[in-house]
Amino acid sequence: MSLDHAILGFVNERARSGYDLKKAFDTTVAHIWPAKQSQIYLTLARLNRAGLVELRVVQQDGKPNRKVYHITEAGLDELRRWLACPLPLPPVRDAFLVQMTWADSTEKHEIAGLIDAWDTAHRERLEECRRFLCKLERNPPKGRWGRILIPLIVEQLIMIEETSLRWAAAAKNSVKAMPPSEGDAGHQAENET
Amino acid sequence: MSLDHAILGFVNERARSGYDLKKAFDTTVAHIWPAKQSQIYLTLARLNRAGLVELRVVQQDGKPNRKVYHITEAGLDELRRWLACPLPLPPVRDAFLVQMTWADSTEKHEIAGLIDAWDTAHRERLEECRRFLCKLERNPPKGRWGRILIPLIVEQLIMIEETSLRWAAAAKNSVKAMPPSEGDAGHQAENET
DNA sequence: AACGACATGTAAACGGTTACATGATTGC
DNA sequence: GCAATCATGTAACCGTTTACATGTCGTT
Repeated sequence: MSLDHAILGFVNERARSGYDLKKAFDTTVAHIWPAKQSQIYLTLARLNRAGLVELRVVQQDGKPNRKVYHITEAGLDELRRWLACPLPLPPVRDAFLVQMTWADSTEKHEIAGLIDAWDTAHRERLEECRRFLCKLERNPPKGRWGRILIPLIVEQLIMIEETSLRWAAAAKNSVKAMPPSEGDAGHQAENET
Repeated sequence: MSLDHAILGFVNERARSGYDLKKAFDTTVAHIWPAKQSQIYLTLARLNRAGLVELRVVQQDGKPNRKVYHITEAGLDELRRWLACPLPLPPVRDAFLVQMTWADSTEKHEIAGLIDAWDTAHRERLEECRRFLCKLERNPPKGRWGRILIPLIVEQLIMIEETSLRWAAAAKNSVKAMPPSEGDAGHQAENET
């Protein structure tokens, strides 16, 4: 239940509403733990029932009232406890690799197409990460550890995206070196006269 | 719904029972798409209702009867259709990186501990992948594409694990270079006199 | 008049995990 | 006697996604 702890971390930084949290997620940890608005509200309600956060309603005029959540003693304890224990690695579950596994049921040009699409998707993700790293450099996170670890996290994402792109290049070559499938006539031609 | 298509791929290779499929998953695609026994049976029943697979019951004596599933025309069409269309990248969702994000709520030795544990977990995963690659070399997958793409898939996993280990080494150094947290006395000593 | 920002939620569905249930045969 | 292999399933739960619902204010 990491969403719980991601939220506890945010409300520990400072008291926030569900709306604030959604924005905080989208602008910071969306790369490593995306969260939908609905799930944030649901989780906030559950954390409140569990006594890990408390809320006070802030009246506003012209705007809807805000429910501002702050962390409790119990919540901080729970956050610290969680922060101290190593978690199992998340399982790899990548449909693209499943598609590669069953490539014998398709044709060469379609395999090449899948790899191309995968490559451009990762290229876009890499650019996103690089943009985010620049943003971090322009206004660095506060906190002794945050200032060094948060950029490090993004660098990990970048390293992995770069690895994915290197792999895609190798895979493209391997596919290009293979003779075309039977049903493939007219598709493999694009690059040769 | 990639489990559906992973299963369609397997029953397209050859007719299999739920029990066979579980073994096939565990010995081949478990690295890229793990599946529990219960979910395989559930999915098989659904694929059957949808007309993508059919079954015949194979009587056995001394052993429980087998329900052997084979792919239908519609199933093969669906598999081929799926194999032709690029899928969105799976979202990254790594609790360890969330822990790094909130490192300011812990102490130095605990951060170091988390990174160490993460490092050894990835080291084990890397070894697993390498063992699997050796197994593939000793008896290579059949199929024009399988023979080259399945080892390539495992090489991707290996490359990414190696990248993770390089990152862990860098992260350990960054953490070591930082002064200890207040509550940290007596923990940071292990390596210096 | 339409759209985006502000702000809160609910309901249904989906994919996956955990745990339970049964029962014969084979090998240590 | 106990565990593993063979073989099938169900039920409850959990985290996530998608879609729906409401309403004001300020800007274009």
